[in-house]
This record gives sequence, C-alpha cells and structure tokens, in this order.
Amino acid sequence: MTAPTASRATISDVARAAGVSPTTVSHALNGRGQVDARTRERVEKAALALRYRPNRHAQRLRTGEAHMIVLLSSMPFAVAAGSSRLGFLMEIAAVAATAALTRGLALVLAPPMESGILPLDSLDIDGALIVEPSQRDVNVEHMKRRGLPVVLIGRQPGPRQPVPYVDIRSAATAHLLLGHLRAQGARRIALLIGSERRNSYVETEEVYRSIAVEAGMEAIVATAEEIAGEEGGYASTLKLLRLHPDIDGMCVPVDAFAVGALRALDHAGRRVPHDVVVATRNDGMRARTSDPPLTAVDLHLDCVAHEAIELLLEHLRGETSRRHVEGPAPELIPRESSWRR
Amino acid sequence: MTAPTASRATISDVARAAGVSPTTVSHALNGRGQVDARTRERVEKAALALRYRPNRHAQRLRTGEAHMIVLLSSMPFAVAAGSSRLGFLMEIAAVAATAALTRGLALVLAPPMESGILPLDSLDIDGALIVEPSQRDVNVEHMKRRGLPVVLIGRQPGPRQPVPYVDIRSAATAHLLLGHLRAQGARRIALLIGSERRNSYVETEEVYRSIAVEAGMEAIVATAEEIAGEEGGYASTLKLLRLHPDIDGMCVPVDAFAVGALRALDHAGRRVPHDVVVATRNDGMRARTSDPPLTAVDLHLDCVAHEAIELLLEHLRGETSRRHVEGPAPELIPRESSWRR
DNA sequence: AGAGGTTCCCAAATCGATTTGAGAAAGCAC
DNA sequence: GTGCTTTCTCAAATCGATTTGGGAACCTCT
Repeated sequence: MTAPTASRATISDVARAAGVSPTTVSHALNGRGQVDARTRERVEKAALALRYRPNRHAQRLRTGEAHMIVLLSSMPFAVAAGSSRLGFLMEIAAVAATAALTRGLALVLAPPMESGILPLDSLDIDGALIVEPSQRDVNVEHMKRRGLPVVLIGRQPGPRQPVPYVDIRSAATAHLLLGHLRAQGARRIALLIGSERRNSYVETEEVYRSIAVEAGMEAIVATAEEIAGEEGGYASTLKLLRLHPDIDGMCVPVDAFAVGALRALDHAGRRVPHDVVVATRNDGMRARTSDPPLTAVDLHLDCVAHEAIELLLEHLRGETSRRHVEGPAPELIPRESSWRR
Repeated sequence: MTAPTASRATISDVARAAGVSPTTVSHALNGRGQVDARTRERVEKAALALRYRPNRHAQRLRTGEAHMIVLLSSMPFAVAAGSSRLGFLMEIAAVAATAALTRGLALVLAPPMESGILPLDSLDIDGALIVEPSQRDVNVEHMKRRGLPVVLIGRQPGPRQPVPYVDIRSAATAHLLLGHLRAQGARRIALLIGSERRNSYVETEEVYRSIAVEAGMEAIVATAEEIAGEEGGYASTLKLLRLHPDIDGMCVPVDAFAVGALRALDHAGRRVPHDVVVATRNDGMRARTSDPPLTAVDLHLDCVAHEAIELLLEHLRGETSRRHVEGPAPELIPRESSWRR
C-alpha cells in the first residue's frame, strides 16, 4: 500500500510489487546485466502501475552527471539586456535549448545580469556554452576553474587558445560585406565597430585593413562603446561624417550601431543608399525592419547553435579530438540600404 | 592528501581538515545548530583552502528540491519558433531567467518543439512557468499530473480554474487600444485576432463587442491562424477589405498579423493612418520597426515576468494563498500608424 | 555537591538510485 | 555424479550531503 499522490514510488516499491530486488529493477529498466525476459516484463508492468519515475537527484548523485548545461552571454548587461535587445543571444538560446532537450540535456539561461557576476557556483551543470566571449572573459575563467567543458560560439580573441569553439566566420562575413559594398560602387568605405576586444571586431578590422591596402583605399575605422547601443552608433557616425565627409559606404557589424548610423546619415542629409551604402552583420529583426532595411548577413545561427550543442556533447562524452568547428558559411542578404540601382 | 583536481573535496574532507565531524561542517557552513565561533572559522578556512563546493546532487537528494524551474510556451512551433519570431516568449525568458537566478533558481528554457511533446518527464524541476496557455493545454495537464506548482503568464481561458496566474490584462489592453482608435476618429473598427482559443483573444473580443454595441458600431471580427504568421494577417486583411471596404480602423493584437495587415492595407491602396488607423498589442521590435511604426501597448513584460517568478516562489514555499496577480497596467504607446491629428 | 540548563559536537540514519561481488539454479559434457 | 559454464538474482556498498537524537562538558543556582 503506497500513498496515493503524497510521495512518489521508489525503486524499492517497484521491486516489492514485482517480487524482485531493487537491483533487478534497476537492471531491467536500464537494460543492464542479465534479466530474464519474463522478469523484465513483470518489472516493467509494476513500474507502469505505480507510475514509477526514477528520482533524478539520486541517479545523478550516483552517476555524477547533471544533464544540464548553461548558456552564458558575455555581453555587458546594458547592451544585451532589456526588451527586444537580446536578438542575437536569444536566437541561439531558442535553438540550443531545443537541440539540447532532444538529447536529454536541459539548457539553463543565464542572461547578462545587472549586479555583475551571477551565482554560477550554485548551478550544477555539466558544461557551458558561451556566446562571443571577450579576451579575458570572466565566465570562461570561471568554467575553466571548475574544470567544466566549455564550447564558445565565436572564438576567443587572443593567441591560439585551447577553448573549443564554433567559428562564426567573421572574416568571411567581412569579406562578403566589404566585397558587396565595393561591388555597389563604394570607394571610400568606413568601418564602425565596437571598442571592446571581441574576435568578430578584430577579424573584421583585419580584413578591412587588408582590403583597404589592396584597393588603395584610406582605412577609416571608428569605434563605439557597446554599452551605448544605437546612440553610440549615431554619435560615432556623426563624428565620422565630420572628419570624413566624403565617405560613400559604411560597414557596421553591430546592428544596433547600424540603426544609429542610419539615423545619423539621415540627419546629416546623406541619402541611403544613394549617397552612402550601408551594411551590417546579423540579419535579425533590426536589420530587416529598419528604414531603409539593412543589407545583412545570415549567420545561420540556428545551425551554429546546433553545432555548438553537438560539440559540447562530444566533449562531455570525453571525445575531445574536435577542438573547433568551421560553422556554416555566412550568406549575404542584400537589402535597400545598399541597393544602388 | 587529496587529489589536486581529479575529484572535488567532500564535506568529509573538510571535516577531516578542520578536525571536526561532517555534521559540524554542515552546521557551520549552513548556519544551522550551535557552533562555536572559533570552530566555525576553522571550518570556513578549511572549506576555502580545499575549494569545497557542496555537491548539489547530494544536497538535492536529501532535501528533495531541484532549484530549477522550466519556462514553457504553448504557442505552436510554427508561430513562436524560428529566428526573430520569439519576441514575446524571449522577453519573458530573459527577465524570468535573471529573476530566478538571483533567487537561486535555474530557469530551463523549453521552446516549442517540432516533434510535439518534449521530454518533460526527464526534467527534474520544482515547478513551471507557462506562457499564454490555451484552453486545454498539454503542458498544463502534464504539470498537474506530476503535481508540480505552475504559474501561468496570462490566465487560462475557460471556467474559473484553479491554476495560479499573472494576469496580462487583456481587457484593459483592449480598452486602451479601442479607446485610442476611436479617439483618433475611427468609426468603423475591425478586429483581427487568432483563431485559437487563448484568453487574450477571448477577452479582447468581449471588450470589442461590448464597445461596438455601446457605440452603435457594426462588429467586424476576422481571424487568422497563428501558424500562418504575417501572411495570415495579410490574407485576412485583404479578405476583410473586400467584405468591408469602408473600415477606418483595425485592432490587431498579434503583432505578426498587424505587420501583415499593414502590407495588405498598402497593397489595397489604403493609407495608414490617413484612411485606416491600426494598433497592435505587444510593443516588441516588430511594432517599433514596422512601416509605419505601430501604435502598441507596453505590457511591461519584465514586470510580469518578475511577478510570475515571485508567485511561483510562493507556491514552491507552500504559500498558496495568492491564486493570481493583477499584473502591471498596460500602457499605450501611440505611434504613426494611428496618429491622425 | 547535586539538580537543571546551555552550549558544542558527533555517530548514525537517511534520501533513492547504481554498481559490485557473490551465490543459487540450471544446463552441459564427461 | 562430478566439474564447469552460463544465466539469473540479490545483499550490501556507494555517491555526498542533511537531520536526528543524544552525549559530554561547562555553568548556575540552590
């Protein structure tokens, strides 16, 4: 006689009901060891009748696995948080959560938090996914200290480091954007990036400078603070236009900056795309619905998220041979902000 | 001598190092029982030296708490999922995750999944947050069966039911929107809602019909399938314009539908807001960046998410007195789609 | 000095699963 | 019948914490 709903059936209850030992129940239900087919059936029937669901805490205490990973963003709170501003992170979150769940992993969301460091210690996780970490990322450090496997989405800037990552191919993206702007006839293209040290900025700037040299174009690189968001892009662009009134193209990887740049260009009387062509990176809601719509790049974040989960799973299993994954090829989405004809 | 990194220090290791029993370590570190100040200090020092972090699985096996909740969306995959379409859910997710984390709860994200039911069983959670459930929501049923506390964001349609919820005040929102449209001079306002049975639709339609009667206005209610997204709003609006060419206002709570409606109006040669004023509900990225920008309502989802977490926490603690929370007052954000002046 | 309280600490039980090591039963070859 | 596998089952140990129920030492008051 077990309590009806008060407390769940345990493995011992099932064992008693089936007239076997807990060991046999465990073996029968998990397909381990040798169990007579008829016995197995009896156990399964008893488990079903008692609505037996194994206690995950007990299982995990024994096995040491948490079946849980965390998705961390390294962007400062002011940039990434707030309604509607989470685009990038949240696109990854949605897909990664789904991918993880189908593989029996729960994904815990850890958005950037105001107070700074979040209570990561109290999280019992098997590993972490970290989005676009900066050079000496606190979250990466934390996970390393705990000895937990980490997979980065977007590599960490700095010297060759050992943290596995899925490449979001910032160099290829930069080539796409700059090639496109030049193909549209732009001859004096400025670059506007964030002032923080993220790999996507670094790679983009490298590509930009090499193309500038190659094409005999003056390199004009402006920066804005991520924390300033659209306003930052706006202000930087105004300043840029004062210093270089004759630019005819802008490559602005951060979509928030790009929207600010559009406003600044409009304010300065430059028509987009007629006088200045503009392109940004992430093809999110912002790029698609700005005025005019921004030429952007589809980073295939859903695919990236899948690959990241896959890679993390490998490392969780102890297969550490793959240190990084190429990531899907970025794809240009031309829109009015750079359509000249 | 403990292994350096191979395996973590346990409470017994700390006890040995501090020359006390595991019981005392537990008491000292958790502030339970009576422990001499000097002993406590010794224990704390030992714990620090050994980098002791309690094994969460063991703790949870003992206490039975998971310190984990899940955020479930009941919207069908095709509507809610996919890049950039997760606005509503994700705004809540970000805030709820943060609020939960600061209170020692991890929030697991369970976005709508293609294959239908997700492996909820294997999730060890203390409770669930469910966003805008439909009348007989599978997720709600599941949680009830498991006997887990649930808090809804947006009440469940149907007769007075016992599931606790945070009201997102759809009636008040409807009054705001319709009152505003009428104040802008609209005299023949159509309502376009989803064809599914969600409380927000039901309440909005009720308010709409009562206002229509009151104002001696013909009630024109069109529906679209959530699954059809923007296209659904577009198609429904075209049909609506054929049947009622003389409408001069549209109330379209679902932002995706509203964007489709704008396209349809433009296509049919109606100028917005000159010929037809339009307003939608959620003031997300879509409303703000559509052309023209849509008058919308700030639902204060961050506040809603906070309240939902708060309410769920109460129920987790066993304080079940509060069955529902009013939710913040919605606030009209007038934009060009309804500015006639 | 003895009764009655505090204060401080600990041994052992407990949570519910998995895993180990071993024993009983059955089958088979000689 | 004896020896040797193979098949099936189980008792007990284990994971690492918390909690229970005392026990020892030390005060305080008569």
